[in-house]
Amino acid sequence: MENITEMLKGVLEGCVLEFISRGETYGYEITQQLRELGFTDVVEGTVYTITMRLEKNNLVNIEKKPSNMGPPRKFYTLNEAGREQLTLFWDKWEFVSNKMNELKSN
Amino acid sequence: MENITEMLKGVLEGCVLEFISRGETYGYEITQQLRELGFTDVVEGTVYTITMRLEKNNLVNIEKKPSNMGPPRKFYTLNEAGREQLTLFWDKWEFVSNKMNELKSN
DNA sequence: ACTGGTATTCAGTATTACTAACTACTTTAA
DNA sequence: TTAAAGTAGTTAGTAATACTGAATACCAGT
Repeated sequence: MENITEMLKGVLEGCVLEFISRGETYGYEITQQLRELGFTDVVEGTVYTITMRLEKNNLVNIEKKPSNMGPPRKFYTLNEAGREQLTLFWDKWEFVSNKMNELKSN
Repeated sequence: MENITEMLKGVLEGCVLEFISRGETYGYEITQQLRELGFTDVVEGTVYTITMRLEKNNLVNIEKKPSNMGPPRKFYTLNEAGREQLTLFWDKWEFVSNKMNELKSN
C-alpha cells in the first residue's frame, strides 16, 4: 500500500507503544515488527524519532545491553505513564475508527 | 474525545471528499457535518484549508451561489480525479484500519 | 579489505491540522 | 439605527509528525 504516511501520523507512535508493552524491545526490532505488520515502508529513522520522543516524554524505561549481532541495543519498557498513554491511544483509535466506519457505511 | 488531531491527519481530507461525493456542498456545511459525525472540535478554518487543497489539486468542481442566510457559498462537487482519490482514500483506510485492529487483537 | 546485516543518531524537509484574526452578508433584538 | 449573532470564506503563521538521507559503529563471512 503506497502513500499512507499521512494516515500513519498519530497511529505509528501507538504501534510502537504497543510493541514495547509486549516486552522489552529496541528500535531496530520495532522497525521489523512494523514491517511484518504490513507497514513495509517504515524505515529505522522514523522509528528512532518516535522512540526518542517517548524518551523525551518520559514514557519508557531504558536499558542499554550489548548485542552479539552488532552494536549495543537500547531496550525499552513502558513505565506507568507509558501504559496510560497506550490505553489512551487505543481509546482514541477506537473513537476515530468507529466514526470513520460509521461514515463509510452511512 | 480530546487531542485526536494527530490521528485526524490524513483522514479528515477523506471525510471531506466523502461528504462532497454525496452531493453538492460547501465549507461551512461540511464543518457542521464533521461535527455531527463526532469530530466536534473541527473548526471552519481547518475545513477551508482542506477545500482549498482540493481545489489546488483539481479534485473538485466549484460553483459559487448566493445564499439567503449570508454571504455567497462555494459549492463543491467531485470530478473524476476526486472520485478516484476518494476510492483510493477508502482503500488506504481499509488497509491501515485492518492492520491496526490486527495489532490490537494480536 | 570489503560487503552486508545490525543498530543508533541527527539535521533538515514535507505535509497536515490548528490558531487566530480579518472580511462580509443577513436577520433579529436592543 | 446600532449591535450582536449566525452564516460564509480567506489567510498568515504555528505545532506536530513521519520521512529523507547521511553519518557513525559493531560484527560476520568472503
